[in-house]
Amino acid sequence: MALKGSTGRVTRRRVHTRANLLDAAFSVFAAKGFGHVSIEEVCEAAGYSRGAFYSNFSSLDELFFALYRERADLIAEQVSGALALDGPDLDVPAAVDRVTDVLLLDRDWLLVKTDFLVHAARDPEVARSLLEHRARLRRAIAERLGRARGHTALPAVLGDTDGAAHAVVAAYDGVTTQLLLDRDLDHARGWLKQLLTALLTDGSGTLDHTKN
Amino acid sequence: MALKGSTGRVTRRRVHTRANLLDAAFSVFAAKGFGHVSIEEVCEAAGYSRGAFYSNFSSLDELFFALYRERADLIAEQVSGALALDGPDLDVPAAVDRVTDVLLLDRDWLLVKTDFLVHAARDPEVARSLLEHRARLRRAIAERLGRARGHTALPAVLGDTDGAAHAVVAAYDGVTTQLLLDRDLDHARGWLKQLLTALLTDGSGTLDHTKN
DNA sequence: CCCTTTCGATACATCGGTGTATCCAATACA
DNA sequence: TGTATTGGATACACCGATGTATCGAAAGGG
Repeated sequence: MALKGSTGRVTRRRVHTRANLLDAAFSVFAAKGFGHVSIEEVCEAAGYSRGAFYSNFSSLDELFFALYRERADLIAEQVSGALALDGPDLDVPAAVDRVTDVLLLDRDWLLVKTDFLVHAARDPEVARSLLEHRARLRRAIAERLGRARGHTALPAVLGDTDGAAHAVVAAYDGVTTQLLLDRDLDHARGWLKQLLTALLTDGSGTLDHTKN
Repeated sequence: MALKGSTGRVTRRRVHTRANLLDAAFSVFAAKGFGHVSIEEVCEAAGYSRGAFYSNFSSLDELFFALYRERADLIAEQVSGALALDGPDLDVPAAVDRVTDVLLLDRDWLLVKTDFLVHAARDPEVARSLLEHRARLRRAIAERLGRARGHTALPAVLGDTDGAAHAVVAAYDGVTTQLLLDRDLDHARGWLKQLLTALLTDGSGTLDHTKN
């Protein structure tokens, strides 16, 4: 029973161990999956005792949530960065390349992310939070896609930029699923690229799917 | 320690309780998620004691696998059926309607399915099995789509029918993810329909995405 | 209808994880 | 540098779940 009372006099070792716990937890969660992980395992992996844990978190769920939030924000930042790289106008194919590279980088992250999805699917509160996060990302994409209209016209089938953003996210989720199973990162990346370019530019480039 | 020795003299009560255990397990898994479920919970839900469990399965994993396989085969059958409904030729829009109805019916199934995905993602053996299952489904779709060529020409961007089948599965996976979070079945179904028709017919129909 | 085999319930020993309470050490601030 | 305060380790009591061994009951075969 602690968790840094409202009046925090000190902190420095604390943030350090908290970070260590989060890092260790990430590895452990990725390896075993949330739900097959005990507090003790996390502590052991981090080199702390359970006392340290309870001093920083009140439950595994809390830690899991914090962990997800941290990493998700980081990724979102990277994506936004990749989207903003060219000037005021957007070069769609180039942006697709950059975003794709960022998105599919880390298998461990995909595992944790999916664990979190499945967790959120059963907890409306968490689901809300995750939905908002996804909505923010979609808005960023849509806003960015808006600046490309005129140059590279979006195919009409997708509706407005918001519809396109929706489709982009769906494509990403779909590719993620396959990647989790076949572990073929290069293939997934290539495929996502083609899928996105196919969705966002008007019909050029053929899909390669030679796998499984 | 039993599990029906190689020489099975009898069975009838057995199949019954086994089925009951599987059914109960389905509910429990859907509600809590594999990994947060104990053997006892399953037994209690089914109205049996742990003795019955160990007489039919040797571990929770085994039961989970059996459960998944059972339901997945059932769904695959339904999909195949929906695809085969019209004559030798395929009416794409109609087929999309039917398949969409079948696929997104049961939220509980989506939950269990995703749990299984996440489980498979960490176990190469299970992953192989799941990949094969997906490949079979894709082949059925591709084969069926082949019979539509000429009538409704597939957009070139998707490549051959196999590429199209890949895209169909990805779209389904993507929509599933969103549905798990927002629980809006009607919306998901409509969206999947539009997404699929957009993918499989040459540009008509606009995407509606007014949600979250 | 009896008798053999199988199924499933009960009882038991055990283990691993949880949460709390207590204590020592490290650290900020004067 | 001294000291008040916080952070984390250790020890403890407590389940809850696991797996096994044993036993009674049900069901199929003759």
